[in-house]
Amino acid sequence: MTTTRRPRADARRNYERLLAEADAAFREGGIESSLESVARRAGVAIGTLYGHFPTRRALVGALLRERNEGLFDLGDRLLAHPAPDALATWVRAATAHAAAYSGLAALLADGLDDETSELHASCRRMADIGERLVARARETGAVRPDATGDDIIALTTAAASLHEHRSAAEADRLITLTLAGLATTRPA
Amino acid sequence: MTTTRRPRADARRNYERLLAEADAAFREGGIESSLESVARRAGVAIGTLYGHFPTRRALVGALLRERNEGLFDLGDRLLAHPAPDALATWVRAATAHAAAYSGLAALLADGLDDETSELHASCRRMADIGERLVARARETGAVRPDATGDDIIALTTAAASLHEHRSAAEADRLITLTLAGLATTRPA
DNA sequence: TGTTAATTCGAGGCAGCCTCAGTATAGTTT
DNA sequence: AAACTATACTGAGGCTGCCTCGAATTAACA
Repeated sequence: MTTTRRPRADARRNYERLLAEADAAFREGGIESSLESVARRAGVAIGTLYGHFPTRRALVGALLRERNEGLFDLGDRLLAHPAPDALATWVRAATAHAAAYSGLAALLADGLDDETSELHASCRRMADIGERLVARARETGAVRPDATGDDIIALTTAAASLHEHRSAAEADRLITLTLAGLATTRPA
Repeated sequence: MTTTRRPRADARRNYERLLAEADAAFREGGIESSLESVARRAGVAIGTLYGHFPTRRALVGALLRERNEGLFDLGDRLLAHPAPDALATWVRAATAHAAAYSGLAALLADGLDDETSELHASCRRMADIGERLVARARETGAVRPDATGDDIIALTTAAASLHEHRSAAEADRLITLTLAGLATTRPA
C-alpha cells in the first residue's frame, strides 16, 4: 500500500497563486496569454508552473473546475425539475461559461472531439446535459422533432464565440433567434 | 504629383509566389501559420515578405481580394434581382467566404469594428450588403420586424466559426435554424 | 537534527516575430 | 554596353515565448 504524504505547503501555495494569477491574466488578455508572464506574476519560476500544469489546457481545466461544478449542478436541477424555459436557461448558462475567457469557446469546441484534451470530459458532460434537455423538449413538442443535442452544442459554441468577437448583445440575440427557430413546429 | 512607376519584375514575381504559398500554408495550417515558413516555401527571405506585406492582416487582405470581388458581385446581383431566398443565399455565401481559412472568421469579426484593420473596408461592405438584404426582407414581411443587419453579421460570424471548430454541417444547420427564427412573424 | 523525497529554480535550446544596414539588380540613361 | 540609381532583396540579430532537465533547495517526518 502507498501511504500518501501530505502535500508540501509551498507547493499548495504556489498552486493557488498560479491559479489566481492565471485567472487574472486570462481575463485580461485571453487564454493565450504568455505562461511566462503568469509565472512572473505569481512570483514563481517557469518550471514551477509546468510542474503544476504540464499543459496550457491543464491550467485552463483547473481554472474551470469550480465553475464547472456550478454549471453541472444547474444542469442537474433543470433536469430534475421540468420547466418550460429549461432549455433556454441552460443554453444561456452554458454560453456564459464558455465565454469566461477569450479563446475559451474555441478550446471547448475543439475539446469535444479531442479525447486527449484535458477539457474533453467536461465538454462531454455539458453536451450530455444539453442532449437530455432537448430530448425532453422534443417529447413535449416544445421544439421541432428534428432538434438534436448537436444543435445545442452548435448554438452554445457559436454564441460564446460571438460574445468574444462581437458583443454579449449579439450573442444573446443569436440565442433568442435560434431558439425561436428550434421552436418552429415543422422543419423548414 | 507622384508618377507611379511600374514595379520591378522580380518584385512582382515574389509577390505572386508569396501569395500562392501563403494561400497553401493558410489552407493547411490556418491563418496563424508561421510567416517565416511562408517565406521559406516561396524561396524568399523573410524581409522580402515583410516588404510586400507589412502585416499578417495585409497578407490576408491581399489573399482575399479576388474572392471578395466575387462575393460582392453576388451581393449586388441579389440586390438587383429580388428573390425570396436572397437573404439565405447571401448568408451562406458570406459564411463560406469567412470560413476560407481557419482563423479567418475571428479576424473578420474583429475587423468590422477595428478601423486600423486592413480588412475593415471589406468587412463593412459585407455588412452593408447584409443590411440592405434584411431591410428588403423586413419590408416584404419575409422576416420579423425587429430583424437587423447586426443579426446577419452575427449569424455569419457565428456560422463561420462553427465551420472551423465543429463542422460544415453544424454551421449550415445553425443558419437554417436562425433563419427560421428570423422568419418568425412576431418577436418572441 | 538528519534524512529524503518532493518541489523549485532558471539556464538553455528552439522557433517565430519584426527591423534594418548592407548588398544586389532591374530598368533607365547616356 | 557601361554607368547609374531607385527599387527590391537579404539575413543576422534582438526580442519574446515555449518547454525541458539537471542541479539546488526545502518541507515533512522520524
